[in-house]
Amino acid sequence: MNMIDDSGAKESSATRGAYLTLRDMILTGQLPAGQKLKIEQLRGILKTGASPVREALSLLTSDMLVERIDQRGFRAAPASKANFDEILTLRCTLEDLALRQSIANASPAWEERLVLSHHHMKKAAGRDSAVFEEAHKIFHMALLANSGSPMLERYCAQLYDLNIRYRYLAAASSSYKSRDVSAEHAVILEAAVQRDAQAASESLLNHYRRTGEYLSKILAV
Amino acid sequence: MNMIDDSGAKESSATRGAYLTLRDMILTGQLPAGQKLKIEQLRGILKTGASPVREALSLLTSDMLVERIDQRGFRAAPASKANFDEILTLRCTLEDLALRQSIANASPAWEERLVLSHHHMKKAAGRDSAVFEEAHKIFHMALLANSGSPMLERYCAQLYDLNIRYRYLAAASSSYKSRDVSAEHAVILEAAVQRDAQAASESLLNHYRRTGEYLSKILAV
DNA sequence: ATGTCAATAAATATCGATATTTTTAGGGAG
DNA sequence: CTCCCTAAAAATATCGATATTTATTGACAT
Repeated sequence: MNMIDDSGAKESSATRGAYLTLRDMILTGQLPAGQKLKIEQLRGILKTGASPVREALSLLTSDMLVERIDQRGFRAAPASKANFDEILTLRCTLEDLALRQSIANASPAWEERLVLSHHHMKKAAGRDSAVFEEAHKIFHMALLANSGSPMLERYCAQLYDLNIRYRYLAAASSSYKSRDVSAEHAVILEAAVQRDAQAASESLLNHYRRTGEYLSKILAV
Repeated sequence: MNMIDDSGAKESSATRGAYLTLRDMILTGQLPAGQKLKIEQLRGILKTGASPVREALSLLTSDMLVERIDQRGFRAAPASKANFDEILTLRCTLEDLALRQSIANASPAWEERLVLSHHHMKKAAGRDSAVFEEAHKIFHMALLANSGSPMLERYCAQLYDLNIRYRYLAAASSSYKSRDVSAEHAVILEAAVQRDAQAASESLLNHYRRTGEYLSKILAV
């Protein structure tokens, strides 16, 4: 096999590649909310056939990042303040549930993964924003990863991603990260490790709501 | 336009048709949980090309009715008692939330739709099981339809469908409907119309949990 | 027997071309 | 000037064929 090393990850399939790229482009706003997503246009960007593109778009429908209008193609899911508020509310409800269950089932392995993911996130703090985003998500998902409820975790991950998009939307119009987010993370971690479900949930939800307020102001019409 | 009336619904697209058919086949157990779903095989059943089939399967992934294993095809989502319990728990949490919000936003239009859907369900009681199922779902979704939270409603609808599959699974091994489900529905409706959120939610959740217990016994290993 | 490896068979994933549908644009008629 | 209908253009949806990948089988060595 004399193939050039394909930069780390093996490109499992064209569909998967298209899925990941499109997802990233929507989350970061490169493909703006509400925009029509034409197959030919995307074919050009992704350099692949129509089938993988269509399939990737169909998959993104699951994540509520793409809307499919029968016989009329696809479009990036629209964004609105109402939608943002809805995501925040749902996130608070579901993550509260998942976090409490995770703590109830607490195990050394979970605790260790949690500490490690927090450590990695801290190390990634100064770095490239994309690297930090990745680590940030892993930390937050690690908090919930012990709930014993895969579907619940899936919903939380979905909502987390949807929220990212609004963060990028807000970042475009203002300087994010004025707050000491890092301290808030430490408090959440500590409470989780202490297995104090009430404190952990409170600090997690405040973490989200504070960011929520901030974004709300910017998104306000 | 001299086209033969295509039996009520216009077949919007091959993909949509495949989606609906496959969904029904999975929910009713014609395609058993865990079964490998081969493209060629489904092409035969659905009488369409590979692209619509693949796209329909990708869409069903959103609904957690199909699993996609990259480079290795699709399979009907597996069923298990743990999965059933998870669905029940999530349903209780989310429908409780949605119902309370619906009642909080109560409007005459919503109330009327609710009463009507209940009426239709009662009329469909003796009929073909598929007809009743349809009406039953419409009634339950009507309860939640005023929550003002489309995503929440979507999750509830998804979970509702996932639950149907277990009902069919149980029905195969025993006679369902020994209970007076109809009375329970009437109680829920009455509480909702009275805008008594607490009573409505309690009776709804009991309705689910009672069915849940029943199914649990049957599914128990 | 058992495990490994190569050859074959089967199934998935992808491409390129075509049919269908929707959108756009233009040209009278009222 | 506006509305409606038709023709052309654009985009979507679908098909059939092919390339890739995974699963299966059987021979051979341990």
